[in-house]
Amino acid sequence: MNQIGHLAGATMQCAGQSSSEAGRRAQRCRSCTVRKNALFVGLSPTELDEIAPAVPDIVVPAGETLYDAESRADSLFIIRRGVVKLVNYLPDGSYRIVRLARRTDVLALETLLGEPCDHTAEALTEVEVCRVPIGVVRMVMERQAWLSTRMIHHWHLAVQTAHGWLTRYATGGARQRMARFLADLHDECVSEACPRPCFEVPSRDDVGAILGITKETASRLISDFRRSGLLCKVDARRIEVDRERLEEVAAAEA
Amino acid sequence: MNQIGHLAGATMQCAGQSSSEAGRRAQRCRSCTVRKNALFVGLSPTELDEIAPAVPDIVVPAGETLYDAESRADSLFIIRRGVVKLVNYLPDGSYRIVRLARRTDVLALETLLGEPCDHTAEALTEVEVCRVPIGVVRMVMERQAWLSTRMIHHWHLAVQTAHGWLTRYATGGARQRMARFLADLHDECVSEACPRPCFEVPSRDDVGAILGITKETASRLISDFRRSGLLCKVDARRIEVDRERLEEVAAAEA
DNA sequence: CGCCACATTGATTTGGGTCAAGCGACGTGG
DNA sequence: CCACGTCGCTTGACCCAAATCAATGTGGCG
Repeated sequence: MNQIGHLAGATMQCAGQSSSEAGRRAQRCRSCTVRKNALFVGLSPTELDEIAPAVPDIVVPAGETLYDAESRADSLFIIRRGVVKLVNYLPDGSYRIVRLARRTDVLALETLLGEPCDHTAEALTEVEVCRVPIGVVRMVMERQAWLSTRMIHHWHLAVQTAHGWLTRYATGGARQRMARFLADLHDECVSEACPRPCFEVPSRDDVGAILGITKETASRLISDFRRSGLLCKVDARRIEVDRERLEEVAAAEA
Repeated sequence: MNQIGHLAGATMQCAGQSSSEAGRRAQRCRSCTVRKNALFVGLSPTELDEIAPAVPDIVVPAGETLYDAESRADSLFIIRRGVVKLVNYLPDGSYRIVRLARRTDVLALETLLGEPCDHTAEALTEVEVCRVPIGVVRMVMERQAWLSTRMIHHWHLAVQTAHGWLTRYATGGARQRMARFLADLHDECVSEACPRPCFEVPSRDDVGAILGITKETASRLISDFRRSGLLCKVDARRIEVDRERLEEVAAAEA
C-alpha cells in the first residue's frame, strides 16, 4: 500500500538533489561505523564517494512500516540504529515475529533474488536505515567479488538466527523461553558495549508473538521475574537482569 | 566422533580408484536429474566430466549420522534420495529438529564460510547423497559467476523454511500444528509427482521434536486424526491424508 | 520364543489460555 | 488545569489442552 510512498517521501525529505546533499552522504559513508560490519567493508574511499549519493539514509519513527510482506522492494535496508521486527501475519489476524533486526543487520535480502518481501518490517523503536538500491548492490558485486561472500554471511546469519529462535524460543516451557529471550536481549546489549547492561523490552504483545505465548502470560512471567529478583526496572522503559540466574531458569529441566 | 570416518569408509566403498569408477561417476552426473535443481545446472558436459570424479556418491542407512554439530566438514552434501533431519541438541539432552531436507537440498552450506556445522544431520530414511568437496565448489565458483547466485538461493530457501517452521509449527495449538505438518508432508509428496500421494510419517519422537510437543501428544493426535477420517494407513508405514479437511483444522481459530 | 524399540491409550496433574476487572500513564478536549 | 477516554500492563478466577506418569499393545529380529 503506502509504505513505498512513505519511504519515497522520507527519501525526498533527506535527499534533496543538491550537490551539498551528495557531499553530506559521502561524508556520512566515509565515517560510517556500521559499514565495516555490513556490506561495503572493502570499498576504497573513491568508490564509496561514487555510490554514496545513491544511498539515502532514512529515519523511521517507532511503529511505522519499512515494507510490507508480498510487496516488491527495490532496495536493501541496512540498519544503523534502532530495532526492527520482521513479522508474519497469519490468516486469522494473529501474527508471529520471526526476527528482531538491529544495527548492521541487512533487511529485504530476498529483493536481490527478485522475490517479493517475505515479511512485514516494522520499526520497534525509532530506526535509522540506509536504503541501498539493488542496482548499486549489483554494480558493486560485479566489480568486487568479495561482496558475494559478504552477502552470503548475512543470509547465513538469518538462517542461524531463525534456527536459534526455533530451539530457544519455541522449545520448553514459557518460563524457560522468557528467560532465554531476556538473556539474549541482555547479551545483545552487552555486545554493543553499553556502559551499564540494561535494555528495553518490547510490548507484551510483541513478546508474546516472539515466544508463542499470550500477552497475559508474558506479563505474568515478567512480573514474576521481577518479584523473584531476576530483573529490576532501571527507568520507565529499561530493565536490568541477573544474567546468571536467568541462565539457570532457561536451562531448568522442570 | 566417527561420522567422518564413517563417510570416508562409505566413500571408499563406492570410490575405488579405477578409471572405470571415474567413468561411472561421470555417467551418473551427466544423467543426474537432481543436478538441475541443485548447484551445477550451468556446467557443460565437459566441465561436468571434469569434476565428477571428485564427487563421490554415498548411501547412508536410516539412523546414521551424516555429520555432527560443531564438527568441521570439508564438503557439501547434495541429497539425491531420502530424508535427512537437522537436529539441535539442547543442554538437557532433549532435541529440536529445525529442518527436514530431501532431494535437491544442499546441506552443510556453512562449511563454505569456513564455519563448523550448525547441526547434527541424521538420515531419517535410507539416504543417497553426493559429497562435493568445497575445493570443487570454490573452483567452479571462480569460473562460473552464476554459482554464487545459485548458492544464495539455497541459503534463502533455508531462511524461508526456518521462518515457515516458526510460523506454522511453533504457533497455535498442537492440533493445528500437526495438521499443518501433515499437510506439508502431503504437498511435499505431491510435488515429487508420486502417483498416489501417500507418505511416511517420522517416529512420534521426531514429530514431537518438530512440533515442540511430546511423543504422547503426537501419537494421540495422529490416532485422533485417523478416527476422524482425516488420514488412513495405506500400508505399515505410509499414510494418506484428506488435504482439504486437514487445512480446515490447520486454520481453525479455536 | 522372548526381547526390544516404538506406538497407543489411560489416569492425573498442571501450565498456560481465556475472560474479565482494575490500574496507571498519557494525550485530548472542554 | 482538570476530566475523561484510550491504551497498554497487571492481576485474578476459571478451565482446558497438553505434559507427565504409567501400563499395555504390537511388530521386527536375533
